[in-house]
Amino acid sequence: MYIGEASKRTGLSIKAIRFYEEIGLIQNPDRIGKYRFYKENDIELLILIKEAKELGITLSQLKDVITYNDDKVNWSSIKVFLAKQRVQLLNQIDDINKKIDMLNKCYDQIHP
Amino acid sequence: MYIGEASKRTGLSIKAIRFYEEIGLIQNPDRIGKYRFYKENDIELLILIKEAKELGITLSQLKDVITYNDDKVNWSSIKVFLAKQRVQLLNQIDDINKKIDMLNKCYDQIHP
DNA sequence: TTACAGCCTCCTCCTAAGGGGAGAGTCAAG
DNA sequence: CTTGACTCTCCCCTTAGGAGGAGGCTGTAA
Repeated sequence: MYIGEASKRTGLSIKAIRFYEEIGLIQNPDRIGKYRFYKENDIELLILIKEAKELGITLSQLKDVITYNDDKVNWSSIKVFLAKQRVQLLNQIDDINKKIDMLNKCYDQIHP
Repeated sequence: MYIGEASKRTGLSIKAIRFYEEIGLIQNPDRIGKYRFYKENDIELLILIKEAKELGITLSQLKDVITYNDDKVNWSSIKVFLAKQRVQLLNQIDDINKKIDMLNKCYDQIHP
């Protein structure tokens, strides 16, 4: 499928998909004539990228973790990364709890 | 005191202090000659801004919440805001918990 | 053949929160 | 008088993740 359909299938904008290619996050797709042509494999990866973004994972983190063997995505290293990411999220909860403490102190210092 | 001392007193950079003035977050300080001159009031506000930033509050949020009566900072509206912000942080914890759920689902969908 | 949707590349712009540095003025001390 | 430490304004640059649009091909359906 061409990029317009890929965009609809994944919910990513056309601009975003081209951007991911530009920064090397996805491999250069095949071309039919001058048009980018995407296959199911490509769509799967784009959907993963979209979901990861919603989890707050940055593109540069993804770039480190999306690797290829013979042009095929190495999904197992992505699984490992997701497990680490879970720990990260738990740490973020701790950080927020610390902020709540700070905020309460800050609140009490303002006394008018 | 001049801006260099204000910077040391607050822990904010000189650039940051001038920037806050530029965006209207703080009022234009008095000048002695061409030099900005800060008083204790100004320092108090700058310290609040610094602490708020550490809590993840953005400058534009602060801009909405820092108001003046006769050139004096309206601290009570800041207190109200901090109370709301506490709720925000609690919501963020919920959001992160949702992300953890999403991440777990995502993890399970990758099965190699 | 022609209309028109879709695609191409390239360029500029945006937010957030300043940082770096140029070039110039100023102030006090030696 | 000069030196050194401060300060001033002005302008460009940064990261992240694209958005918007210009100008120009391409492909296909009537």
